[in-house]
Amino acid sequence: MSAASLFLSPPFNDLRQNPFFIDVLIEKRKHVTVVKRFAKYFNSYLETILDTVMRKQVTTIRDVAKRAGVSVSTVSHVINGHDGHVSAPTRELILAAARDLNYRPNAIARSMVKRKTATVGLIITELQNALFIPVTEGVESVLQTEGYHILLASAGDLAHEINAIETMRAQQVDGFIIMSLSLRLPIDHLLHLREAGIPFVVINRDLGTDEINQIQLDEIGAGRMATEHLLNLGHSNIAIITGPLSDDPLIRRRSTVERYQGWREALAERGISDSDQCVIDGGYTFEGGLQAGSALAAQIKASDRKTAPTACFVCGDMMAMGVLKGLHDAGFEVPRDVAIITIGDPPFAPYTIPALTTLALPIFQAGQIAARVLVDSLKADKSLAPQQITLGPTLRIRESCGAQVRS
Amino acid sequence: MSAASLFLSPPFNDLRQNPFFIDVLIEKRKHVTVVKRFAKYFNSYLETILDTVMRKQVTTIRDVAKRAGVSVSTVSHVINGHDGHVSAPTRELILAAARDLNYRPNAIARSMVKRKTATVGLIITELQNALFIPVTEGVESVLQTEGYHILLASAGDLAHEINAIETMRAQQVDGFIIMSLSLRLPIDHLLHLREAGIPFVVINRDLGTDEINQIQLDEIGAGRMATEHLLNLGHSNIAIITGPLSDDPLIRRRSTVERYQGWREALAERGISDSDQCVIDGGYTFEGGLQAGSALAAQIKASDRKTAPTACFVCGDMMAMGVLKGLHDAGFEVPRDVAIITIGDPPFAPYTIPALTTLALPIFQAGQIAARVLVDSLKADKSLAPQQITLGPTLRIRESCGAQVRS
DNA sequence: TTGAAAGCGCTAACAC
DNA sequence: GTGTTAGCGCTTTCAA
Repeated sequence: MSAASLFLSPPFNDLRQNPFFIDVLIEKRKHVTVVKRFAKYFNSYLETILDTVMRKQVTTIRDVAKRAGVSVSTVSHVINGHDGHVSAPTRELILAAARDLNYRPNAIARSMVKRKTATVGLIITELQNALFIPVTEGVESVLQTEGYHILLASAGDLAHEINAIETMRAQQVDGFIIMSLSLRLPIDHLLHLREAGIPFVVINRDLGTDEINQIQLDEIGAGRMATEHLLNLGHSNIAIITGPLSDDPLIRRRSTVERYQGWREALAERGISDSDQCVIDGGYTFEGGLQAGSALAAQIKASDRKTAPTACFVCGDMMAMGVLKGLHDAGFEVPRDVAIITIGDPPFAPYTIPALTTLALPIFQAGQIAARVLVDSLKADKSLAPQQITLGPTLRIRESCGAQVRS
Repeated sequence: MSAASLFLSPPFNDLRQNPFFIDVLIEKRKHVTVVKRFAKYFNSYLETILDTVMRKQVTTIRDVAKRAGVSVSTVSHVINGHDGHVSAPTRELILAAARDLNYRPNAIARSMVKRKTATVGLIITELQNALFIPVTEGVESVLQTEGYHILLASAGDLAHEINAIETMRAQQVDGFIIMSLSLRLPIDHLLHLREAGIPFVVINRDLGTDEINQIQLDEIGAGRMATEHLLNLGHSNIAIITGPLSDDPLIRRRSTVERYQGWREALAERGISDSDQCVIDGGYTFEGGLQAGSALAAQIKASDRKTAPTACFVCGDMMAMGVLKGLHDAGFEVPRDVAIITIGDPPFAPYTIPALTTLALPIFQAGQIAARVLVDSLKADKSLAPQQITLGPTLRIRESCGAQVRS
């Protein structure tokens, strides 16, 4: 019998490549031949030989069973804490064996059987997005305590998102948390997920349906509150610096549109026409904010006393920081010359000059809640009714709005 | 026993109409025990059985094989692109069948056989750490193109880190990228990993060994360069605002110690005694920086003209922003009264007032390189020699250091 | 209380 | 070129 005639099943594929293999085989050939003929009597011997050859480094449940002198099913029971199935002494025996062998149950083998992986896919549009960190922290904090793992992917556009979802489905994730483009985009792929019975929750996207778990931030409300704060301070000419206002749904963000809308609503409520106000596109970036700040300064200079903006609602915190600098560089002083308020409450907000008054959005909580909702439907065996949760902002008054304006 | 002889309770009446039902039953019947079990425990197991029948919505390789009229191995070959094994018509047939059935190969079943999961564990100390986003982006960008998935965990301390590694090993990750505490801490668990032959790379931690893949940032060099920039501008009284200087290795960060050291070295090289300089602990936070800024202002006021610091090296960018504000609030003007330089180059650096001059650390690249190194050892079948890579800083001159000082 | 064995979905060696 | 089948490590059912 030659090595070539030996049937080698997949795990032993590369045995042939191992020079050691031939040696051992020749040496052990007698046994192998015997095994061929009387396989049923010599199974365990064969296994030992192959074990030796392969220097099997990972210990399996079988190794533990063997060492403890029990069956694998018994080991499985104690590993999984199925108490009452196993006597105390046996359990101890098994635990000791497992410890001795440094046994580490193979989670993916378990997943295979249970058809559950205890991992959830977390899909993010842009890693740089300010929302990302707090949301991820929130998600992580609850998933970790619930024993779920996080498979992370960033997906910059719809195609990537679809692809990430596909890949993760292949990886058999139990569910998804999708925090992505705040845009109105096709959601067929999400609907497919739903059809397939895979739970998921979407954070901060305009879906146009209530058939899907969604955690929303109250952007309109935030826009209103920001504007109202300014109005209450006595301002009546309130400029706005928005994000990209393009009609292209791929560029325009939901938060831009809705914060803008909140501003108009608040103005309208006080009978102020928004068309008289100064509207500047700040592109949602630091740099765009800087430009917008200069533009605002120019605008103020060009206006007469009556119509010049005395306050400005900046739709995003990064922009706001740029605005502060643009205004400063143009020789304006905030809040003396213009009051500034913005939405979002990044860690740096208290440390700008002047410190930014903001509407903080509870994004850490959004992450936690998303994870909570997901875990709930993961643990329920029925599919739950879709949750629609909207989180409101909190006003954090600092320096950039100054005090009451004397009218 | 035929399907037709089964008693089906009302809700399941119409199951008979479902041809799929019959198929499954016949298939299961293959095993005598199943049939017996079925007969004996019919009522109690009905639900389970029906579950199996009805929930069979996921198509497996077997379904595809059946539909294409070929064997599973043939399907496997075409799925895995083992061309040359299969004739073109057969391939088309199979591809069509897969498409029709919306077949999605089960990656974890594949992992099971191949003993490779194509996922790597990414372990982060603190999600809020400024390094986290760029590093993760870097890591993500290369892992994604290499076809690896990311399992994410944050681990705030050593115990959590060990735990995360254990859990991920159970999940059979192929390797690790560990970006954590910049501290000198026990590394037994990392050594164990190494023994187990699991590739991993550590970013920005002081390991005290070169047996491990490490991506380092040249913190000492950054500290020197920052200080030298100030010296070159004509300053000779250069204060430093450090991170926590505690002796406790759990609190003291590597970057603090080394940036501090760089400052001393640069000073020493010009024959300037560092003990004459002003050293303030800024705690590595925005808030600490704010306090430190006030303290620095007080210090300057209290000093005479000769010894008063005219410049300050702030060890971290978040602190630097706080310092700017602290100084501003105390009526100081940067850079006229004090020049400020810092390390790290966060997105907000150009937008502080004044814009921060910084030494940018290539952390995005660090992430990419880490992933690159990991992927290399993942793809090599031999264990590679450990890589020790150190990345240097780049000076980004903005406003906070002003111009040459007239001596 | 314990053990035997089927099988989760897939790969790949070998047979034909 | 295509089919058969063992086995990856585990859980779970049923029998003993």
